[in-house]
Amino acid sequence: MSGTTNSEELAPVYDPKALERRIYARWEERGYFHEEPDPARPAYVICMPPPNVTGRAHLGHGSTYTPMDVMTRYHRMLGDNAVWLPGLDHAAIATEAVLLKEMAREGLTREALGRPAYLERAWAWARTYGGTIDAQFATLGFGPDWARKRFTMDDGLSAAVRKVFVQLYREGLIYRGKRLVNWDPKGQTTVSDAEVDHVEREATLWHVRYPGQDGGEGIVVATTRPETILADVAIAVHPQDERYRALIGTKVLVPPLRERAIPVIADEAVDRGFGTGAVKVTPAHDATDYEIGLRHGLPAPSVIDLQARITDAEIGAGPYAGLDRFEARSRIVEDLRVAGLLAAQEAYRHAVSVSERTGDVIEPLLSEQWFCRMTPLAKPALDAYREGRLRFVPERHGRTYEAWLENIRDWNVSRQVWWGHQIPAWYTPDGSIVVAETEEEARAIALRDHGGAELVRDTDTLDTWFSSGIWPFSILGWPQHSTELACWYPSQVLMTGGDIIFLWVARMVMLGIHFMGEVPFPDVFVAPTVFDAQGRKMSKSLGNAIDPMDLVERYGADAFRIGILRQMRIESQEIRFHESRCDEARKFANKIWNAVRYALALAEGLPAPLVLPENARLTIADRWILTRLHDTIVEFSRLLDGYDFGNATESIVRFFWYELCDWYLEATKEPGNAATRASVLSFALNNALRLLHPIAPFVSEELWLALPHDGATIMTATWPDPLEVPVDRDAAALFAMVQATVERLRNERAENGIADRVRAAIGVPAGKADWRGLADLVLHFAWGNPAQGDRSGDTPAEFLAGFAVRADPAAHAARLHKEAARLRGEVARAEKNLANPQFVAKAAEDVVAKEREKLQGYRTELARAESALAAMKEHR
RNA sequence: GGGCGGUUAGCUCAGUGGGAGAGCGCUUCCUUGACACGGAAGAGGUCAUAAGUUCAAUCCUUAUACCGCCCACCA
Repeated sequence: MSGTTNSEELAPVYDPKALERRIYARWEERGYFHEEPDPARPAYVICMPPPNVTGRAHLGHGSTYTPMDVMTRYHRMLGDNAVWLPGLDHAAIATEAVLLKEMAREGLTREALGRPAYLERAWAWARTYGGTIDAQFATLGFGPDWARKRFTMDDGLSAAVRKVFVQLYREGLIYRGKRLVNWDPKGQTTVSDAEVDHVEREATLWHVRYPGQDGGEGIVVATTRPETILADVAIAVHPQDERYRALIGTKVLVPPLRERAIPVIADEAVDRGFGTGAVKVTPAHDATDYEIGLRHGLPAPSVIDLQARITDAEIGAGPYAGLDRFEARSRIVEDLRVAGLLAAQEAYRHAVSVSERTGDVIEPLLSEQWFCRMTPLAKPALDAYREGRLRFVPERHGRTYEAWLENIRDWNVSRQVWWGHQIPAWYTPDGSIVVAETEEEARAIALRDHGGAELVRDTDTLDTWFSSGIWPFSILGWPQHSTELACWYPSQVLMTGGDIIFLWVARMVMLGIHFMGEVPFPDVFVAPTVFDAQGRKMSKSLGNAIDPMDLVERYGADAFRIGILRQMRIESQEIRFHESRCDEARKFANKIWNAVRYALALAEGLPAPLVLPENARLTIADRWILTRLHDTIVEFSRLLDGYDFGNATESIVRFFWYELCDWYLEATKEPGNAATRASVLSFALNNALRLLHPIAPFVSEELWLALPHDGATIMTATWPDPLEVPVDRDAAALFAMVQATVERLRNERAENGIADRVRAAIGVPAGKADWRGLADLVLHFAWGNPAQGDRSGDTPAEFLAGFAVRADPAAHAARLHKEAARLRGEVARAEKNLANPQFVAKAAEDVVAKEREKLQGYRTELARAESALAAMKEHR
């Protein structure tokens, strides 16, 4: 634990590649990521959103997973029982798509292979590719407790899924029924409402005439889906629509076949203003129509099958049977035209339902499926939000969460894919349903209730989001009463992208409250979506996708992390990702690398870690940087607590680079500051590196170990405590004055083109010996022939104001004129304000006082500038 | 159709009811005991537009325009 200084010298140039791999291996080897539940300490738990088994690291992980790593590392250093729980999702539809494609190349189908062989193959595939993303995460420096990694299809998690299903079924919250569902023909499965995208597309609105059965004109309806005409069971008009009142109750013939007659009915759901004001009713293929059908007791024949082809299995489809839905559409339109039944057609832009996963156009179909009743589950989830037990950052996501839950509909949970949790439901020969956690239990129930143990299992699997919905407790061993479950449920925050608030977050809240009695996390942090620099979505097809692994290769993981964190704005819904930010971050790492090299090379050597000289010996510069360190610790911690990663990163970079390096480190080169510099510099660097560690874990570790330090790794070093950093506001203000003076002198020097480096001695007024340090500091920073000035004054400010650069008089005068003009403007503004009785009467007292002070200051400065100008004239 | 966010320097974005900021880019200068992957100085903005509230508006309110996100069963 002694202050061992690394004897090896750091290389002059920071090379992340060499050190990141080595450091990560050591962390893992020594088990630093691992944590055991400890009720004695505050828990800090983050459940990692399990990436898909098919997944690869992408920039989205940068904005959602980096913050999780940051927060876990931060809280570990705070001394919390901090753990980041990793996992992997079986991603049913995505994985099955990959597998089927792979099998197709071998001429294989799922059915030909059979379920057991297929699942074996799927497992083998999952085992082979499931670890890829973990290695990528490690490359990014992510440190979850790998030993606790869970897969949604693990035995334990699968048992939990079955238990949840069975319990919900027995509580009447899961049921089986024939409903209109979203059928994805390409994926050959149903998908939930939340997995359907609405995409605006150009389409055609056809006006189709349905001739009257009595030989009359009949009625014209507008439709975008002529192929479903075949399954029409009625024409609906608004009950108050005068145009059609006479037709209500009559019958019209379904074109183009004209083999069936259907009634004209009245329903309030019809919008008189749209199209012709008459709508065809096709209950089996449209949600609105389904509702109308229910209200009027209409039949609901299907005319489209699971392959999205026209079928005559339930109703006559004439020559169209067997055609693909889109082919049937054009054929029917053509036949209508020929028959003179196409009254009109117009271009029409509308939203088409598309499967989020496969992109295929969703076919609403009537189908026997499993559903989860949502209203009873949504109520407590809404209450949790409204009562503040669940909070969103940024808050606006809470309002969309609320709106979604208020209008939630039952969740179709069964899928027709094979890769997933097979629904624990069995059917007796007479069709009775038996739901049980195991087959044995199911047989026992069947024997008891149905007089026989002959059972056939439901072939469907559960929606992937069903198993991830119970993730926060299933991974902790539920339903077993584990120590992990006791200590680590609920977790502290869920961090994710906005795209899965409904799919995942809301369901975790509902199921977490239902099964565990409390919300799974009090905070939900929603990261912005990452776009390219032009604001376009990153996609392979656009060719604008950036592989984070490439960025790590070029800039290092730390630079990637800093680069993306720095672009995160808490209220922003997007990040326009600029790779240049990673390059800057690499330069930043190089900068602090060299700052540490400088410290290590100090002739006097560095003392034991975190030991400061006695207070009286501290210089102005020391006091300033320590005060700034104190403030940075407070600010940085506060920003992290508020998930404001952009500003947090900004603040630590600013401190490190623009204050510690540009000013303090330079100040230590001034001889008057040499006595205390080693310990103060070591102290400041040590603290700043610890602040930096959560966001740039590798370089902070390497440099911290190179400096005097306590402990084996920065990962478990304590978080900087502002109370241990001495603060001296007066000294800090004095140093700020020195900075302002230096900046003024540098400006004068640059504008006068003075490049020579004459270091002048400067006198200090009698009795002001303690100003010697200020003068020396100014000279050190701004040496460039400072000679003029009165070198007097009663205050440091006046003394410093006397510094000037010996310059070309004309240039100096021009500068003074410019300065005087600016000051006159400020004086006028302040005077006008103060002369306004309304201002003095109504503005806050401190504002008025401050305004007077400012005015005073401006007047003093102006007077000085004017007298300087006058002096110049006299001089001539 | 409903809801929400954004509009500040060439670019990406902070910020505040009272003296417009950062980084990058640009111009100029500088190898000074860590760093040229560096240091210094500078130019550049009527804070989208209009009205209102206020002693005072880039900031609060309303409207408009443009950009974007989410939700939605008008066929």
